[in-house]
Amino acid sequence: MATSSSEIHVAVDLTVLTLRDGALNVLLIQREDEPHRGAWALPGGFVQLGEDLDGAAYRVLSDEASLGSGAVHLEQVRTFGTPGRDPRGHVVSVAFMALGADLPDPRRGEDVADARWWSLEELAEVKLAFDHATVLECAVERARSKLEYTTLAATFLPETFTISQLRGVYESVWGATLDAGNFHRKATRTEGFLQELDQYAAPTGGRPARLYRAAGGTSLMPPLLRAGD
Amino acid sequence: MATSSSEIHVAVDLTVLTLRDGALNVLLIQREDEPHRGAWALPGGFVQLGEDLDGAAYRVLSDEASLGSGAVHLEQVRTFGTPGRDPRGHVVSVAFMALGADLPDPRRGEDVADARWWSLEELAEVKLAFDHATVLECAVERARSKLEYTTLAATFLPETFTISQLRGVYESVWGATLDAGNFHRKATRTEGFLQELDQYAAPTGGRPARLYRAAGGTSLMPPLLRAGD
DNA sequence: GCAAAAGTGTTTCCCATACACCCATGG
DNA sequence: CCATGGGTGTATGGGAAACACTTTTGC
Repeated sequence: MATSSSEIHVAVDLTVLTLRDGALNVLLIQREDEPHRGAWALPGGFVQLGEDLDGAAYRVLSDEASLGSGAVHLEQVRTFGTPGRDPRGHVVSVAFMALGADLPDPRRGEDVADARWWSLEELAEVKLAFDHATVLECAVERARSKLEYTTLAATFLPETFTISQLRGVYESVWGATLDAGNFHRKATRTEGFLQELDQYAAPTGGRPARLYRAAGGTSLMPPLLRAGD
Repeated sequence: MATSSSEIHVAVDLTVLTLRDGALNVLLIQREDEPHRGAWALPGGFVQLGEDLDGAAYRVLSDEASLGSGAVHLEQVRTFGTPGRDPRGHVVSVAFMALGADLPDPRRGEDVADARWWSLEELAEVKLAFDHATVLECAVERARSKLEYTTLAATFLPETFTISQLRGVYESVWGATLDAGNFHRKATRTEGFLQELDQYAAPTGGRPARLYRAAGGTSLMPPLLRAGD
């Protein structure tokens, strides 16, 4: 691995987000090696020669977090390259966010002392390695704002889901409460967002909810704006 | 400069945009060296060891385009790193967009055969070097969409400007026509967008227009949405 | 029947649009 | 006086917010 050298190194860092118990959770790994040994950090690693950036991100996801590329939405967020952000030398890191539906507890991967999910509140008390606090904040904000004008919310849910579950995603990610009736109308009327199925979810104490699947669309027009922002 | 090597190299590429004669223009340089010698390309260059990404972008702006950092808004767009995008080896390039007010004709910079502004229409007929067509498209789309929800439009204008000029920016960048009256209301009522001055522009055949200056705000709430999109 | 969740109807209000109209200048 | 662009007023319509109400299940 790179020690302080005369070359710039390229890395990827991943902010893996999922919903657990109605709260946004992020996957952190505990570093086994220096620098920042023992500290919690975003999963990441160096890009190999000839490797695609997305490819490197998927590899890290698999190696360090034991997550397959199956149901994960991967997207570039920003690139961080301030000299000094990594004590080993000049490391330029491409930050990704990865969103997935109810992702499993990670198994410990390579060069990783421990790995687990953290809710964003718990995270307030932890000091992350490198500049990962900034990277994470940037990714979370990107995820929050992308829910407004894209159909990304569905990536936090299983293949088929109810409108309530979808509303739950927005409420969890934005930390707000939305009117169930209005949300239902808006979600179902928005072209290209949802595909109605002829199936119903098992009732949870009330009338069974119709199931939907994500339709092909990616952009939400008109957007679902967060209130008082 | 880097020949095919066993290391990944990091570069920046700049999409410099300005308005000229009511049309969005982009700055291209004609390459003096291989690869793609003679082809038109976005200004760009390798990041030096210990150099900040923004710093590298400003350096390229100054070296290749003879543009100072004065009235230019610089912002990261995306990072391109597919192996093979540069025949010299594995080059990861951080794409920036730079927006400026009525930027001057560039003087030829280092390692540059020629440099000039191109309107986006002219550009349709040119084949750009590397993957710069993709990079440029990505930056232009980012600029277009950022006008909707940020106060970025003012960076295309001088220090003080009239509402009509501001409307002109939107019309040029979006290629649409906006209602003058409604635009005036919306722009002046939006909190944090404009600061009203007690000065008036020289009349251009009608009532003199009041001058405004960009206020501190960065985000536009509510956004100025492009129509039928 | 009652509670709970799903889904629809209804009212109200805001805001974007369209466009008429007045204002201030040069010729 | 007219032409031109700046700026305001006003009627209209569509959609968001608030909330009442109906539907469909389990207990």
